[in-house]
Amino acid sequence: MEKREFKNKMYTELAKVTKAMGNSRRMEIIDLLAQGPFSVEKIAEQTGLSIANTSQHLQVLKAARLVEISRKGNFIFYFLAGERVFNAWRALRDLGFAQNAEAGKLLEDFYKAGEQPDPVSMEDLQRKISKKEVVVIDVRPREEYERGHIKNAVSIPVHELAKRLKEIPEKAEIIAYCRGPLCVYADEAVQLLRKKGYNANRLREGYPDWKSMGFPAESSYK
Amino acid sequence: MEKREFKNKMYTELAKVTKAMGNSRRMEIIDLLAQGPFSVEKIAEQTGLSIANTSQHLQVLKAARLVEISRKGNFIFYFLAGERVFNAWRALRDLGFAQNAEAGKLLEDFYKAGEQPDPVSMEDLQRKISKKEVVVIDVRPREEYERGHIKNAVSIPVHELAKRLKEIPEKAEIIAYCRGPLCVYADEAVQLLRKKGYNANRLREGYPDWKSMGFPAESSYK
DNA sequence: TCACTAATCAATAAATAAATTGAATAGTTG
DNA sequence: CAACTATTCAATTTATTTATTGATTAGTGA
Repeated sequence: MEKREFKNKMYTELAKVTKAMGNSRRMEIIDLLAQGPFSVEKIAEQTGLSIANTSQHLQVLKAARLVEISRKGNFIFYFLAGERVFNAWRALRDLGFAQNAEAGKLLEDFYKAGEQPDPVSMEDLQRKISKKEVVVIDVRPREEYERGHIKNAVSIPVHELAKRLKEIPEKAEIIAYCRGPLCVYADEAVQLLRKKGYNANRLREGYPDWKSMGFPAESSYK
Repeated sequence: MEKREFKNKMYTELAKVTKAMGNSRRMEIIDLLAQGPFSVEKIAEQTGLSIANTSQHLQVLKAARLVEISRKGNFIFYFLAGERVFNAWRALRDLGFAQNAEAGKLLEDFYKAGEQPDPVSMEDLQRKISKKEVVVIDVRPREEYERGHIKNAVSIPVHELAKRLKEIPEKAEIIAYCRGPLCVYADEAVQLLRKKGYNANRLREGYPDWKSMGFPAESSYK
């Protein structure tokens, strides 16, 4: 094969994978699937898309081998095809935050709207944990917590938080986390906790980032 | 701003950056610009595109803030807007090699066509260098070598190689490298060297990967 | 086996992207 | 300032992508 032909073919193949990621709906799906497997129905519900549209986007991701499926009863569960998929998503996400002024501003504005100080970084949280200075709460749905969570974190899904405030020590510093930097559960939790007088803050990133960086994690399953 | 609205806007902004990368021509341009600044003319020449087409692709990359420009005399030089751009390109490239069977096969076939054993990894090369077991040659155009190269590598642009064989010690192991895993200069060099009886092989990755991984590099400029 | 359910497919309309051509522009140099 | 040069722009054609609608399929469980 000639040099130019090789290059054309190769870059075309690489672009196929990138194109499959290069759509706002599919980026949101990938971000969601970083938590673990979800059925088409759940994905549609979480993203606000129609079932048919969700299915078509999933076909695109599957054709690009970015996701795989497994059937359980009547449902088909989709999940990311490997760690590289999350790594690429994260590289693109961080590139977006850094290069795209609009994206960076959206994020800052959103954090500011909750009148929060800057979210804590993963390194900060790790330091706080090793000094036993904090209580870490996982505000994602219980199922996602059970699949994997930050070591010693407590599961309090965000919609249960108001009823379970008594479980939270009043003097401790509270760090809430959820799915990722774009997940708003942690913001909602922090807002409520601060209104009740707690010293609360969010982790900037989410569980998949924590795990991917090699920080201590654990799962409820064997 | 409402939760859904925030997410829609945010993923749309992130997708813009990804879409800008998600095109075979623009991926090739980014791969090229990882070597340093190039004029529009040079980029067109290297990629085989028309000037106008090249310019339009560069406008897309510039609008997405993936590249920046600087003027020198009559020429406008384009360069990558930061290390994150290369990181994202690398993540996508490696994702492609791993997930896209066609891309993986193209690459393997291309290496095999030169009847080479497996290319050496960056870690392998680093070990060989520290044991002083190898002669490392940089077969890119001289200008790219001067901007930055693997420490102690010798510059022998691939088209000069045939005339400069006498400079290469016959008993040493030779490792040639160029721009990246898709750059074929190193393959051409290895093919020629092996035909002449040398023990030669290529580095799988290229100089930008080497530098990005923090391995020892140096530049001819101050 | 038959009804049921989750998911996919097919067809369409609307929107967006790519390459080509030729004209226009902004700087530079004599 | 005028000629020149590298690059960009504008207009066009062709191709690709997206969301919607409604029909269809594959598998489950009574």
